[in-house]
Amino acid sequence: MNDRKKWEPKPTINDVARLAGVSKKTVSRVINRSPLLNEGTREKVTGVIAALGYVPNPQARALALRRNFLIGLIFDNPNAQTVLNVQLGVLDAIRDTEFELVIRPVDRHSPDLLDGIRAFIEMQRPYGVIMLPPVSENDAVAALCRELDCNYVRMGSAALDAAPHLVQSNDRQAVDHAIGHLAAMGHRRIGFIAGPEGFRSALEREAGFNDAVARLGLDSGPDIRARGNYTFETGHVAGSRLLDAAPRPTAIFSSNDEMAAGVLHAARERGIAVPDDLSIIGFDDAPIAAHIWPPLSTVRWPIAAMARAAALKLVDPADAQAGPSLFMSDLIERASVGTTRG
Amino acid sequence: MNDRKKWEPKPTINDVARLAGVSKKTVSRVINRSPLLNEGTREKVTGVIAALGYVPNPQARALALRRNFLIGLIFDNPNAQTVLNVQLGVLDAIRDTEFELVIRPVDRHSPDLLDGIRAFIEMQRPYGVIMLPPVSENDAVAALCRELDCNYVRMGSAALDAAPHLVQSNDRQAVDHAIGHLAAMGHRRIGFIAGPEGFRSALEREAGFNDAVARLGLDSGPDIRARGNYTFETGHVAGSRLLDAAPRPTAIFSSNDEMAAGVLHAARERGIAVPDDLSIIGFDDAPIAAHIWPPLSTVRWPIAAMARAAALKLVDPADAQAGPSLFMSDLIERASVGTTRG
DNA sequence: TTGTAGGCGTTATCAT
DNA sequence: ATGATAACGCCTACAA
Repeated sequence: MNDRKKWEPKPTINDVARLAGVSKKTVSRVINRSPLLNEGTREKVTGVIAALGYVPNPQARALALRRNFLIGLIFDNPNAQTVLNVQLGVLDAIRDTEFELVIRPVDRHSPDLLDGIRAFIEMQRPYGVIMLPPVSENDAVAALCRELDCNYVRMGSAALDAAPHLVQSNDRQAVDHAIGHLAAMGHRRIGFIAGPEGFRSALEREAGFNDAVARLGLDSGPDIRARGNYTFETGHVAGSRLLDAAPRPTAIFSSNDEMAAGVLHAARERGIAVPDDLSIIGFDDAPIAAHIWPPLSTVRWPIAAMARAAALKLVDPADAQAGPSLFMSDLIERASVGTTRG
Repeated sequence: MNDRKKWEPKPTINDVARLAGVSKKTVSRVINRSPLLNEGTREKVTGVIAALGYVPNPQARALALRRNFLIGLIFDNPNAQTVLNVQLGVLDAIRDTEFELVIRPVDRHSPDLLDGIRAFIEMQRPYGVIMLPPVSENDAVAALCRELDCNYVRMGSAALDAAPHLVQSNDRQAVDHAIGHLAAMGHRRIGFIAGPEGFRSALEREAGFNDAVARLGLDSGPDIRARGNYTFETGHVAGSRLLDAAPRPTAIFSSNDEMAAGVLHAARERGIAVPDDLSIIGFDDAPIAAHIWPPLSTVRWPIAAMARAAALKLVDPADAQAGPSLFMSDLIERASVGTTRG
């Protein structure tokens, strides 16, 4: 495919123009798919490009266009698997294109969050940025992108933005459905571990729980509610509190899998058998869900597919206009859920 | 810090030159820290740069230098936490510089692995690339980097390359020490789960086990050896095999934490108590190690620090000459190891 | 120590 | 539909 030897310089647009007997600008038009081009000319140029193995130089394009072919991924999500899945999803969408993915972890609590993002965008002039929750829920960041004239897509679990800037999952409905599943197994007293305040996903998942409780007339009250921050440790603490209450819930829904693993940990410490004495459902379908014992029933969050869609929205203008992108989460049934007994 | 309004164009080197009353070239010399510069001139220019908030345009620099300010991270490691830790380590090293991190997952078994990397380097002309194991162990990729005149650093668990191109951990010695710890707790029959063939890290860790067995005269033979590919599932299978042997090992060392979690799973299925009836040690100190029950003793692999060092080697020429970078792994003691009984 | 002229490889403007 | 010329913002070679 590439039989040049070391350091023979790569062909430039000038070489193509000369060999094709046209001007640089015409070659440029071919590269950029200009509509006003004689078909014969186009084919001739295309042929020379192929023969030479010519590839336009992204740096030069970036300078002339004042816009880089970089997709920035802005995230502050603490979950490694989520972040990696998103990266792979984005890369899948831009495979074999001139685009590259650059990584920008941020701290959404830092006072210079906005300054950092501004510096990045002004300096690198990325083609666009994709934002992961929870930082994607920050409207100030989106406003900054608009101010800087930088294209962006936000991933989230609610209607955060207009359709061209949004890829959304339906967490609320998915949790409602999961709780319904527990109720169908006979559970009436179902504990709920919310995610951290300030996470929209946490809010949506809690809303789904509330919907189900109201709809099905399940037990309610402060004893069945706790909150964590999506980490194993906080899940452990929250689970301990719920399990030490009397009467104890027969099932617990955790707003993510890491915390659910913490609940399992708490149950084991107390000699509570899962699923015999306690059913648990998590959220995300992270790898840990399948790896703990017993394997955890969970709501699959199609984050990689969402990321792929977000990248396509950024890169393909037609795709951006194609309307809202809503991704459905579904329940994965494993071994951590059983019927109530007693 | 930045009080310009929307779309006032950013200052260029020309603006700086004009206001400072010098030529572009002089400004350029200031930017690039040229030694032959009158101190007064330098200060004057620096002052104007600060006053204007001037930042050199990376795209223009890339075009002129024929080299981008991108660090490529080439990896095919399946472990999300490892990959993310490496990313954060690299980003920590290049924070507040003009460098950016771009992500290149690859498939080391793909026939066009080299073509893909060649295309990336020729097209993007990154400042340098960092390679994670196991793809870092592929000498053909390193040779390609040299051929393309692209700086690179390999991360690995053995002396894969010359010092300027290598950041190394001492897996062999660390495993030897961990096995020694088990022996000190009275274990004589210690099972070993190797990593996948073709991983240098797997080879090194196995060598460390062999060293310890020979040194301490521990039990040996095929019944105490199994192999997995660093995933939970293969750890489960390998652990099952070891635990079904007679006599059964009183301790198992797994070449990574994921597989160790699989061993724990296998033990639980058989009613074997950990650590009472079986001690387990893993490798990596991945988050899962602290999250499973009982918390897993493991060898910490300082991968983020290694990544940081790799990035510094790439970015700072002085650092690259500073000699070999060897990182020590140490044993983290948690609750999965106990003394033998019976 | 500093400046001038020209080039890096592409796209934009405005002709023709 | 195509081309000449001038950007884009910086750096290198050479000159002063």
